[in-house]
Amino acid sequence: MSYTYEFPHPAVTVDIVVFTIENDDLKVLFIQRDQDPQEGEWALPGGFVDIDESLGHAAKRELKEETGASASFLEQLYTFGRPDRDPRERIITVAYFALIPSDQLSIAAGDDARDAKLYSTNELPALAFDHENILRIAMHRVKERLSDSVYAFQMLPKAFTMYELRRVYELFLGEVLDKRNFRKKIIALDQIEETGEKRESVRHRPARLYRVKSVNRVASPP
Amino acid sequence: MSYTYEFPHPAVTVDIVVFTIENDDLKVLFIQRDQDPQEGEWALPGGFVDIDESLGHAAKRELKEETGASASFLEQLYTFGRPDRDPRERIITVAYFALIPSDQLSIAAGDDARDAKLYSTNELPALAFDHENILRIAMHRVKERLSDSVYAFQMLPKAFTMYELRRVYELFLGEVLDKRNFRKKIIALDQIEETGEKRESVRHRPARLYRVKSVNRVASPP
DNA sequence: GCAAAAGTGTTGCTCATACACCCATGG
DNA sequence: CCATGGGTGTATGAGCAACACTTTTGC
Repeated sequence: MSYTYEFPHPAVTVDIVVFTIENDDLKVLFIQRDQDPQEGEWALPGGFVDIDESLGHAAKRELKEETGASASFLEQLYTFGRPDRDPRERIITVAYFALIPSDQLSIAAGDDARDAKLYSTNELPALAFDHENILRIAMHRVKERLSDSVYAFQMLPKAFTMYELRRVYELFLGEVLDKRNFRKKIIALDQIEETGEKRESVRHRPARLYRVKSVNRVASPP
Repeated sequence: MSYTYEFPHPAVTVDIVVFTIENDDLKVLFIQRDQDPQEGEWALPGGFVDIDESLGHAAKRELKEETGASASFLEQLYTFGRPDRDPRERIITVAYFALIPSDQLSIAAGDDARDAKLYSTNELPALAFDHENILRIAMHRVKERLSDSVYAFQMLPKAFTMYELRRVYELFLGEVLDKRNFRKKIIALDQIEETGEKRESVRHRPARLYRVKSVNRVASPP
């Protein structure tokens, strides 16, 4: 089967930057390519958009197929289209990013991927194509988002402590935040509430657990 | 001549939202379509991306070809890709927006366009495809940009008064701003300077003219 | 008892807002 | 002389940053 057009058409792909926090470290999900070009190199999960699916759908599907991960919320990041960004043919890629709690990330390399794993943002492998650039821009975008809303809870389990929430901010922003001021700011945003439970069995005073208020579960720019 | 691929490829277009201020009114540039589908309808200028040009280049080229307008600065807005957004075939469009001073806008319908003209955002024609949605999102983005930098001078001539600058904000934000506070805020941003000249021959006290400091001429997110 | 994180308030500063009057010019 | 926008300063309140000590648990 083949498809013919009167004018040349670029291929369109999606790439997804999945951020998660594991072992108190900010990590990103990559796959090891199983095919040329750049076979064996690490790259962002992604792939071709099917002709009758939406861009967001393609992003979720490719992420699932290649890594086993499910993203409930994706934000479109930017569209990269330099003519020379892929050696095969003209490929325009629509990049997305997601924040996923590590306890909801079940990773299993699939389709087109020899392997799939998380890398710390402090110890990145060499990346295929322009994916290092895409990642840089994604981190920048997340920083922006954090500064004007409670956005970080997407990376946390349903119940989380103030400390855990604060760590998300600290890892993205790359600076330490004052415990008291942080708590005040978050409470003022009025988007989370106490569960009444505490995080027990730790070798220090147990911390209160919080959850997202149900009103604030959805978010979808623009 | 025809082009054949193993898998179906979507077409990729760019669409450009050009904002300008004319007669103290916020306007957007539209073309009247000269071809099916939606012949005769008004639409955002735009068209197919050539196979070997960048997305930004395509946006500038299409804008020039269809309307005669030149944009020195474009920002990528968002990529729209619903499978049913165009009846012809699957078309994914990368939307851009530009702010252009009306004295630098020379409009002349070209290529694929029966007519090209500015419409006030208060009196929009019916628009083809999903262009009304694109426009709405573009206005939202410009509002965001205005609130954290001097961005508005892109819509003004090289020399402009505080009043003119303030009107740009007022027209986008849809509210009146305090003259004194506005001046203070803009001066604090330290991005413009007095030219030493005044806007003469007006039937009131002449206003000082300002220009953008040369350091601040460029801007290019992300 | 000690290590380790949880939890809590106050103060000063900066920034945004609200607000009213005289000035320079053209007609 | 009048209509029109140009230009100026101050006072108040909100929000943010800086800062240290006591509490609760596991080991």
